[in-house]
Amino acid sequence: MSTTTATDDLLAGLNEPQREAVTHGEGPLLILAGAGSGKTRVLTHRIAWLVQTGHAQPGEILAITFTNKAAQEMRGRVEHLVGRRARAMWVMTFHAACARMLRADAPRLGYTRQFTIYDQADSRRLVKRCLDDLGIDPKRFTPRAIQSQISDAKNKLRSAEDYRGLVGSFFEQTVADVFELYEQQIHRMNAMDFDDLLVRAVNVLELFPEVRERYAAAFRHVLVDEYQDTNHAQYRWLQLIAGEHRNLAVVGDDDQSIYSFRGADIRNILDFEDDFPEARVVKLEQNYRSTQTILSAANAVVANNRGRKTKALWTDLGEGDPIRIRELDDEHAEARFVAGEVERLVEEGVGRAEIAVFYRTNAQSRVLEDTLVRHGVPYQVIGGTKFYERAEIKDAIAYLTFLGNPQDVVSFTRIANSPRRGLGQTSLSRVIAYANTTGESVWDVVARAATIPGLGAAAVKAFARFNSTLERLRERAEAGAPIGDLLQETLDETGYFEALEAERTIEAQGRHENLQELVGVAREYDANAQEPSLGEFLQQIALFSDQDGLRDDEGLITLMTLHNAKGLEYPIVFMIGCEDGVFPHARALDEGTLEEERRLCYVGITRAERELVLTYARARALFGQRAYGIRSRFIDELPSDLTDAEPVERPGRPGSGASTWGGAASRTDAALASFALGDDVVHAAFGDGVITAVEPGGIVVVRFAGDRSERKLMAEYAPIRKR
DNA sequence: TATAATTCTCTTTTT
DNA sequence: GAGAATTATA
Repeated sequence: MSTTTATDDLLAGLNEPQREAVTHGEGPLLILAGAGSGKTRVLTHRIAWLVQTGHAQPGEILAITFTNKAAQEMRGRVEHLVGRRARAMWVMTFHAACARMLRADAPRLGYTRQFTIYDQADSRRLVKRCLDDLGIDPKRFTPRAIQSQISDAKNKLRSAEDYRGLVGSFFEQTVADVFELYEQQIHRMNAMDFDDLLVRAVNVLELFPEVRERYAAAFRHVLVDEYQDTNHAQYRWLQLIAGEHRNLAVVGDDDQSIYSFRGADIRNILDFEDDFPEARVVKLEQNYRSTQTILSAANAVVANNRGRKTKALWTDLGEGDPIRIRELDDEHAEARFVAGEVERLVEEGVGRAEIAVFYRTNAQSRVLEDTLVRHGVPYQVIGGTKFYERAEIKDAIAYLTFLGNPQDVVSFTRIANSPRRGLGQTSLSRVIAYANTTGESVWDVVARAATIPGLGAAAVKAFARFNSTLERLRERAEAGAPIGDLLQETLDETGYFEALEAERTIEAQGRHENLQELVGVAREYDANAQEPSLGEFLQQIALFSDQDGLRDDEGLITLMTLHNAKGLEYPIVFMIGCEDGVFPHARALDEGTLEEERRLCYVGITRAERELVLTYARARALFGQRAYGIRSRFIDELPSDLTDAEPVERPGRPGSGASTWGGAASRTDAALASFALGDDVVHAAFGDGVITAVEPGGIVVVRFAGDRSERKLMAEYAPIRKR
């Protein structure tokens, strides 16, 4: 058997706990895997082991990851171990797996198989429309806030009805109204948002026992990566599939839980042993990635969090270099420092692909990019304005989507006047309102625009042309034209390309290139897909994420947010913007979610293999104008013997200058004692203010001069200091 | 009624 | 310093 690996070989080179996890037979398994402890290796080898030893047929394996990239990598590695049998396995993300289930079973819930997947922006537009329809002032209640409430509810598997039952405030009352209308509309449009993919999949499994039994029987072994990031809906979905046979193996690290804002519930991993009392628990603590210095630093920082499953990473790779900490004047100096260091390293023979720069927010990349361009340092950015979020790409996709789903109002409003055809807000509203009252699809209504009351002659004519173009395209789509061709024709015949060419600007040219790129993506799909279909193509695109675009390019350094860095590793890592208010983020400080920020810091530190450099700026352009910050508390949590920083007293923070393990322990008292009524203070994000009250529990009330707002802050955590 | 210009606002992280 | 929303203009 040349294409497969013998069982003995599967276990060679594994340490004891790794081996234990790989060879665990039937029943639940919890693998607590510290950063860099070889969890992917364990997962892939376990899959191979299950197959080689006859515990499972390849088709009985369901392996879940969070990103497509992780899924691809896992599939590749499994294929390497077991050969082409890997193709029968479901190795994909939660969302992709749910979407695939729903393509088959969504008709049971009143959707067609062609349902559209709305991304966050699409969904927000719909929320906005619902707000308008209900006559709610979008300034009083922002679509964004309402959307996040709805998403939150969905992640907890709460329906609009459930939500209404729990309403407490006027705001929640409003959300309940919008939620109800939103659900009604999105279903009518035959569309699902990201959260719906999970919710509806759970609905199908709960409502139709025969479907549940089918999937439970089909997937006799379920494996889940990054289990600490699962939300309640995902949890429930797993229970429905694996609750009976209990062959559920999860891998996770509670210290790397950084997605609670997206509904991830850290309790899912902390309570796994309560859900499955018979679970075998394996801890992987040996790290194969980083130097001991880097690991000790990571351990020390995260030790400040409470309620963890204790674990301590260790390595036999040796001490390594101290962590470097640099203070710079402002963000420009910071960027120049990074660029200079990269140049120096490259001169020393380090490959650019070995270097990564992490930051807290995407906005921080711009200054850095400017500087790198000026220094001639080639780079790639992961995240930021994503390819699939560019307006022209979304337009093109909306055209294709509308061809397949004539009820999709969001896509329709996107494309109706793009390129310009003289169809403005008023005409569109009229058509949509008409479709709403008659209950027909927008497509059908547009097809007989002449009969719609109140529509001007020019608009009727424009709609007629629009409609005949789309009809032609739909015929070709239904005849099974290759998607690449279909897209190219769409962009030609709708006049999209023409309009771009007429602009004669650099930007338009760039947009044209982006669209050609998309056509290329479609052609590639046509060539590679087993059974190409428009629906599957659109689904793939909808669930595509940033990390998927990551390249192992020899000549580029990589820039990304700390969140995007999870799961990756680089020999040399820079973490920039380590200032209170930036990282940890001001909002996290306000909302008391400091522990998650700290885990984010832990994730960042543990990405580094050899060298770690942390930088912070004394001042930076934040919020329009220049703001003065203070060094991140996370830097102060690093034991000083692991860094090259001279022990500097932190201004206004007695006793925390050179903190060590548990250095924050006495901070509450010290911080509180240092603030009194009437003190003038400076906040890293809000600027100057005065203390108007000191409340029990370490809370101070500060009135800020800048926006005259009054805010309650945790004295212990807020980035404030006395003037 | 559609588009251009201007004012205003808000800034986390993302499948 | 960018994006959206509102207002002014054609």
